[in-house]
Amino acid sequence: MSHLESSAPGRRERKRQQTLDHLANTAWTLFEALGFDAVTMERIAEDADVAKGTLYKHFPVKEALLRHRFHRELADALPAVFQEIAGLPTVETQLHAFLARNAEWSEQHRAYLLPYVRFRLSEAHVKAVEQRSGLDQVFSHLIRQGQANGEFRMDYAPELLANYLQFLYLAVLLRWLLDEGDSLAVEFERMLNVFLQGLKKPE
Amino acid sequence: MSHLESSAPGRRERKRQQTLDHLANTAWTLFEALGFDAVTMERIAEDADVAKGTLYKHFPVKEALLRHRFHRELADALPAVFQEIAGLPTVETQLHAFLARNAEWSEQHRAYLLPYVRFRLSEAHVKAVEQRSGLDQVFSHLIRQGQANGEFRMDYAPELLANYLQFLYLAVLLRWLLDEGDSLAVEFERMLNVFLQGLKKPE
DNA sequence: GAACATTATTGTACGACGTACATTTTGTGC
DNA sequence: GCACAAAATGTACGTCGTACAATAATGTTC
Repeated sequence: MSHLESSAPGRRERKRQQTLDHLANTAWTLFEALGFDAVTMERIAEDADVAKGTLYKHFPVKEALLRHRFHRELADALPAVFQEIAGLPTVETQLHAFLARNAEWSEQHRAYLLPYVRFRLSEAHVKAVEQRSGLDQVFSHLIRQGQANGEFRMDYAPELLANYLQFLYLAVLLRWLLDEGDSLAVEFERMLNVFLQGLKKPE
Repeated sequence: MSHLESSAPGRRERKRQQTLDHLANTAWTLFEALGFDAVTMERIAEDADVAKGTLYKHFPVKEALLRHRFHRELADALPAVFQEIAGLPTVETQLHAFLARNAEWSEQHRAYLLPYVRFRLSEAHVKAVEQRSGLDQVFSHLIRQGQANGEFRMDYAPELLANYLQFLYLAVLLRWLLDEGDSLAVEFERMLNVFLQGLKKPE
């Protein structure tokens, strides 16, 4: 029994991942065809040809199927984005660039974001690292870098500041989803501006 | 038919308010006795001696019963709080004092805040003024005052800034509800500090 | 590789929760 | 008072998620 799960996934774990992907893909197809709300868990199970209980075991709620897909998308896209912003001179500009990319992505997934965001807020009680949103980790990383740089104030933990930024991000996103005023990218700029005025060291 | 509903409430509206209070009070008693989660809508209706459909008509979800009570509490407490903080010299200190008061209140209602906050986030799509949280309006008011004062930057609308502050408030509150680290008041101080460094004009 | 232990999947049946609707009661305007 | 509108009642129903016992698949030990 190896304690390094990554080195010995075993067939069971492989099949699990396979089933997860299969379920999420089946669900996604249905979402795109019928709209998120119109799709029922029973229908997903039926189309995926598994028992209802099996689907519920892997994905206790419909939104978890979205998470599975989005996390995979994020994991696939992140390296390229990081490479893209790595060349920028300051963490401030990196944050702006990152949010600009995020705005594009959000516009493409607009239809799913409202239920998804609510779901993520509802499961905030899960503190497990792998459950933390990708955003949280990206923000933590960049802010820590900015602190090491001397760009940002050092008197707060980067995790705390990242948490603040994440909720400011949510504020903007929800406003955009509901009111649909200016472009999301512009709203992110505004928010970052306000946040950074406090985050940046006074010179 | 008067178009001023406040001038001609009518018996119907009076009874409605009466029923609302009765339902919310009955529910509150049950919540305190059995815990929020353990109380069912059916039980509330039964104890209040109304049909299930009637309860659902006034309060589509259980959390709405909390909102009714909390809004009333807020409305009752606000005047005193405003009077208390009015004497403070700057809006910055007023914000600190207000959040300190809010921290006390939150600690007393801790058990209900998690479901309540989630509920409020879920109904964010309701843009009606009377639905906007009391906090939102308090923050707007204070920030507008701070802008008029010359304390705060003027390049953003107070409503937008209040929205940011509200989500930072939520960030702190949720962290406290889930992780239970330092005292809520301290966490509010920290958050306000970060927010104000950006909100305050550089001198 | 054979027997045992563990975990996952199936299918069904059940219970809780919210909704719909026809009926009755209550309030409003003439 | 009467006629109309609106709200409350109670029941019946449909949906959704869960529980459970039986079965299948995987992992482990010798």
